Amino acid sequence: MISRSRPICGRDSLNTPEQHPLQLLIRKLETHYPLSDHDRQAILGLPYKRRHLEAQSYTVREGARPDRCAVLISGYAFRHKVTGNGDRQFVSINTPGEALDLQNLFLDESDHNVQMLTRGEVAEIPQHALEELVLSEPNVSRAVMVSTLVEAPIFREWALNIGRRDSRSRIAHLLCEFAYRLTMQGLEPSGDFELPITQEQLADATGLTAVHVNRVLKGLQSEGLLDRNRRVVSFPDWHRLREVGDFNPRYLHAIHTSEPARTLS
Amino acid sequence: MISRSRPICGRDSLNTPEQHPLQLLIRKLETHYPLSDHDRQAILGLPYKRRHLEAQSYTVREGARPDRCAVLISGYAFRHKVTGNGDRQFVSINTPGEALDLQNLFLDESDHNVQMLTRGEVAEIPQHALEELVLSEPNVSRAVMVSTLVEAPIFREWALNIGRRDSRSRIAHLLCEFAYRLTMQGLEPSGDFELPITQEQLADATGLTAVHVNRVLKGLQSEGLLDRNRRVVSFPDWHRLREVGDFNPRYLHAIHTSEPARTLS
DNA sequence: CGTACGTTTGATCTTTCTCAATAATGGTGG
DNA sequence: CCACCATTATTGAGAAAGATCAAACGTACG
Repeated sequence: MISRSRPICGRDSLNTPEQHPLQLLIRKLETHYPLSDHDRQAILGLPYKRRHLEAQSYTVREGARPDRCAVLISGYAFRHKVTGNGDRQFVSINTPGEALDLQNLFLDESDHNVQMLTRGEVAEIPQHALEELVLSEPNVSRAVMVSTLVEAPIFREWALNIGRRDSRSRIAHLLCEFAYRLTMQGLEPSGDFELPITQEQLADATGLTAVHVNRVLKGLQSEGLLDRNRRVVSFPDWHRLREVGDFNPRYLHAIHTSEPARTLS
Repeated sequence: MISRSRPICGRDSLNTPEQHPLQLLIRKLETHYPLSDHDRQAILGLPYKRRHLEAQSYTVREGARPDRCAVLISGYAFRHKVTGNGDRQFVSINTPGEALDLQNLFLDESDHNVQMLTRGEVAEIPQHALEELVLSEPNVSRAVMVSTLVEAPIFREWALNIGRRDSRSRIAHLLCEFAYRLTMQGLEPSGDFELPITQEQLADATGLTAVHVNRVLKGLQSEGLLDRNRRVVSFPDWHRLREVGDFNPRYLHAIHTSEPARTLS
């Protein structure tokens, strides 16, 4: 019933057991806001509990009031909402290093669900520890605030994507975002990606049906914009895919470093 | 070319010239987070410049780096993004009292546009003044963060609305949100609303076309869910409209006060 | 090896879009 | 106050994108 095969996501070399799990969080924060050594140490000092999660398991449920904040260490998660008649819409996908419920540091009840896309691990940090850190370290506070805020532009871009692009652009855009974000965080530097997502989930992310997604995917492939081999994809013509997807990464608010996405662009 | 007729939005009784403009901001902040008298005074002490804006004028442009933060005093604004081929998608509508570019306190470049829906007024606060206030008043800081963060759920709900509801529900949902938010802030307590939006704009907000919006509106009207008289609408059967729109206000994160939306629900 | 899940394909149907024309409105200038 | 103009609303007919239904095919895991 539940997939138990090889580890998914995060090249082993980048995600070895001996690395401190919160290192990934630091890397993520730093894609949006610079941190000092001191800040990094403070973050590494946070208490946390490591936890394995199966695919489909929830980390946050609509209506819940979490008392801890999970940081994704390996695997992928997705945020979604469900309509009254059961249709589901993804509103973003989370990659390793991202905090899954930071907004609940400030808001009361969760207004959406977060669920594991694949199986993986999280580091659970007690909210009070996080709050204390944020109070005592203004720079970390700022970084946390920025990394929380920086998801809103993704929701906005998704609204645009779903509302105003046709199915081909829509899917291309999603692929671009996914690839770009992984590269931005230094994950998956090889140029091909294990797409951790079924076509049905891809449909839920784009507001389409699984059947249609399948046809569009085939179309992109026959156009030479996409190579698929099982769940591993690569983009033979990144430039054109980006055009088709009408993809402009500005909304991701990545800090401009000396090391731009190497394998892309 | 540009509308110059009577003032739009905000019953005069609620928005008299003699009222301090930032009072509206305070009211908005308090719908999400409690403020003390001290906090309120601190906010009222902010420097600001009052400014009239015509309909369609921009207050924030994608790519810009604003050095001031505009608070809407009267009239409505909308956030939107545009695709490469010119299609437009609204991602939220702002009502009086709301700050239009708080996120730029934390992020570099704006990733979307904010434009006036109607003509109206804003109070422009220099960013540095806002930053100082936020540094010296932790409770105000918290309130500002909450009110910034509280827009993200709206984007998520819109993504769901656009991606997974049919045109009828979609429009009903938008109407519900608009009515609910106004009521929540104590604006428009009379039960009917001046909808400050053309059908074309309604289309851009819902990911539909103007023609289709027109037909759906007629449908809702013939079902007895909507009364239209010019731009003034009322909802003869709020309960049913809410059902049709699959509207659950949880995502608006309104504080629970002793005064729930009086004229609604 | 079989079962459950995911993918692929075909045929048909529906919603929504497009194009185009007409009718109202509200604001403007005279 | 009235006539004119630009914008917005309304309507119809036809087209298209994407949904739905149903079936067959793969493949991974147990």
